[in-house]
Amino acid sequence: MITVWPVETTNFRAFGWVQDPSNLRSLCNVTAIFDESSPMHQLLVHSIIPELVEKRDGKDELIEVLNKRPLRISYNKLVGTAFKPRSASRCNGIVQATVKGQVRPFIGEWQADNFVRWAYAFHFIRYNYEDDTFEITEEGRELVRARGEDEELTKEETELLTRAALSYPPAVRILRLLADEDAHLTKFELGKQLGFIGEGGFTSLPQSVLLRTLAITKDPSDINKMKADWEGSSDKYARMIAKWLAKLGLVEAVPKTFQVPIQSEVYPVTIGQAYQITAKGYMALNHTNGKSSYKRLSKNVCFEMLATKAGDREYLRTRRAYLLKFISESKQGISVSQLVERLAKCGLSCEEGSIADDIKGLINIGLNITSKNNLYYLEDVLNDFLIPTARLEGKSEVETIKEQMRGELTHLSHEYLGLLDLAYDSKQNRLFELKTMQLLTEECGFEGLHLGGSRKPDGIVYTKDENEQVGKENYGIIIDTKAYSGGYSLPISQADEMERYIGENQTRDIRINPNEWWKNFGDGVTEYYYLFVAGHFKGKYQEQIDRINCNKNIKGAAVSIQQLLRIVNDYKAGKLTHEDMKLKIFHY
DNA sequence: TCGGATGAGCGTGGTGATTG
DNA sequence: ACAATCACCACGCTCATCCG
Repeated sequence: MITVWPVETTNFRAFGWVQDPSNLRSLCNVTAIFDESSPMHQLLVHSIIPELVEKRDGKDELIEVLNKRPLRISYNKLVGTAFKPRSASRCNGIVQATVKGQVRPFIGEWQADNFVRWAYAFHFIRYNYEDDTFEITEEGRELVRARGEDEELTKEETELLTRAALSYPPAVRILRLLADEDAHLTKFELGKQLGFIGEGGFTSLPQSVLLRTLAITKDPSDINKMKADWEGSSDKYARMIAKWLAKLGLVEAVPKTFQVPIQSEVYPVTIGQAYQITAKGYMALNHTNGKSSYKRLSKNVCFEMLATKAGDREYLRTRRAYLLKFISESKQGISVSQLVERLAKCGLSCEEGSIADDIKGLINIGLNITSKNNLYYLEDVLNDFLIPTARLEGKSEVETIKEQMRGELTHLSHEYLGLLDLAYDSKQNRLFELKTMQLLTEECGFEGLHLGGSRKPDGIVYTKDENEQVGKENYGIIIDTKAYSGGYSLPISQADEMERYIGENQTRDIRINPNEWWKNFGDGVTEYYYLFVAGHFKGKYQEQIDRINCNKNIKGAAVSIQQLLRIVNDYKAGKLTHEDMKLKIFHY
């Protein structure tokens, strides 16, 4: 039963997705905080907190809440706060004190937040909207009681943790993906199918582009860095969930090697974080699907997991929660148009395309939604959750643009709508580069590469063969992507940089740039262009473009991500050829 | 690599200053 | 004198890579 619940707060937290922790023993310990009879609780009250937390950081208050009955602990007391710089952090939260960190005897506030999320996602603790507190659930008490003498998990703990994992839809999602015949998937392959893909908070690196970048990178330390560091949030969620499942014996980590063809050579590239399901995993999955003689497990969903990042978070969460409510209540199935109608009655107007994408998203978070004759059915049993109704402001500009683009992108996967978020987030410039290159190479028939590294453009693409067949020249484009929050004005320094790349490509002298990035253009390419891609352009960008054109006798353009998406869509729809695109973009 | 660790963007709410 | 508004800033929340 999904209940609509009026609450005072307008400030909702992010629950349901867990980034950092993977130690199951620590999860048990965090749960034990909430059980006054547990050894962990006693230890916290009598030794850990008195020793670890200073008076000025709230030692007495933390002990006081632990001694209160009934035991309900507020988020603040559990998680504490961060210090600046973080290396000077002192312990000021109960969960911080409960887990040992890598460099300190306690963990940071962000890690503490994640442990709380984890315990909540597994339904070992419950959340009270009225006062922002948590308390233990019956499952939580069971888990605490199952504790054995030493650190190792007891059989009973493992069983309870497995049951909890199988009630957590994202974990089921990972298992389902791995349960396909012969599936052997990397964190990227899992990540791009997990959560509300293409939306802020659910980023995934395009593996195909990454593999090619890895293949052409020579320096081993660069390679290690890329392998260890380059991952999006969804990739990381997938990695962590797979890790939990591996520790529970449902999944096994097996590195996966790809043969990556570039021009005429093939390079082997291995991704270490890849997974396969085990026999035990298959059995567990049947358990959740209700196929076996076991009773089917019901799923824990919460309002907060339906969108995580700022922006239209509350709007999206509310829309998706209602969708889930309506589908779950329609045993005989419900159509998209009926859903639109029912949402409208709740004051949530939106297009049918958004509903279809939301349903895909709900499937991607691990819910078993099926469709037959254009009617949707929920095959899962959901545990109760609340839809807190507070402010219901309208959609923001970006969401409105996305909605409009959904209608326009008839031939292109809507996962690329995520580029609209990325284009305005400077923190994610690398993902914006990779994703843009993926758009051009995988969706738009160009050959090409993301280059990356210093003294190279962000990427290059070029045409091959196709143009020869119709008697046209092959052409190449030097690409520079710019993610800026308020639009991009193309400052002189950046224009100069592009001019330098154009010059390097014209002279092609190893003495001028020893990395010879231009070699990545194919052999038959005879004319060159350059392109800036950003969310949108502002200021005197056109003057800079004209200046480069004039200085280097070459044509270039600045194209917004919206325009680019439309162009790629038209290409896929067969309305534009590469030759048409060239004329449209560069000859205006 | 693993299992956190870190700096940062963004929003919010408090504070004192400024305005009507 | 006084309430309303504003500019500023510290702080909390939440990433998205980073890293010992």
